[in-house]
Amino acid sequence: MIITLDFKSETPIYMQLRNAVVVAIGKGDLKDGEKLPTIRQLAEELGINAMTVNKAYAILKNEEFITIDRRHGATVTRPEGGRGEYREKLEQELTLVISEASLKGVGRKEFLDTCADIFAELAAGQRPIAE
Amino acid sequence: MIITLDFKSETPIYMQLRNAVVVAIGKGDLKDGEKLPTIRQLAEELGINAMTVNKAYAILKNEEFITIDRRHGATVTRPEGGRGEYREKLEQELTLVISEASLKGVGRKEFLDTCADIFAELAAGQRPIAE
DNA sequence: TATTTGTATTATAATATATAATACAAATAA
DNA sequence: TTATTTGTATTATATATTATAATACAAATA
Repeated sequence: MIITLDFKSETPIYMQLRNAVVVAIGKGDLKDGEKLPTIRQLAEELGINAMTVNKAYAILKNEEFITIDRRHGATVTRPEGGRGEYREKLEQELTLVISEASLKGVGRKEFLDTCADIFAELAAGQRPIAE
Repeated sequence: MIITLDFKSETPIYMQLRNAVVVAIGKGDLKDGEKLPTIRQLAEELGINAMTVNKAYAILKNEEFITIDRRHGATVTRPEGGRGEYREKLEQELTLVISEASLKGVGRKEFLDTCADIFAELAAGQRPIAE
């Protein structure tokens, strides 16, 4: 798993790691059922403390993006519940992002096209690549 | 200006305030050229420290969402530059949001429709209301 | 039995956040 | 002029967050 951390960022490391895993699943770099590295392995690989990785894993587990079994480590899963709460959070988040975008000169069409492009990019990663 | 803060939130107060102003401009509750309350006024109104308001204003000023003139206070403005850097930031942000949405079961069509709805809602606030 | 796992605890340090009390020059109003 | 208000800056203090470090433990595995 290729994860790059920005130690100068104001985003905490554990949150960067959590975000990177979510995007990796979204992009298909991590498939459903696939195992993630153990906490200690990933900590060593990234050069950070194990408890920082643990915090990221705990969040992902709570969000149902992964399940954690002792000895088997963490496994990618499809979240089941909590769609209603998520929709509310999503709309608030999008209202902020779209307000910013509008003011920065990114109009409706450009924004929607960008979203569509990203969806296409993510969908491409979910399919096996034709060879 | 009606701003509600959540003191239990993990989002810092100064960032909540910054976000609220951006959304208020996006929604048209704050028009271009309109004056914001003075730092001390807003601090008292919200029951928070003046330096916390100052920090939010400083960020908004740096992002060109407002200009600050001594004595005239803060004024809403249209940001001019920095579109290229912003686009890059936007795409990273959207990749994360869309990854999350996909995994949470919010598909392409639902997502794009939601965005379109929010754009429509914001655009409505930019027009004078027919009476 | 020995090792590895996730998890938990405790301690420490650095940074971020928020408040408080001032102070200052510039602009405004009296 | 004088007095007030403005944004801005500084200093101090307290709390919370973040990250690391060193352990420890039960459960699972080899």
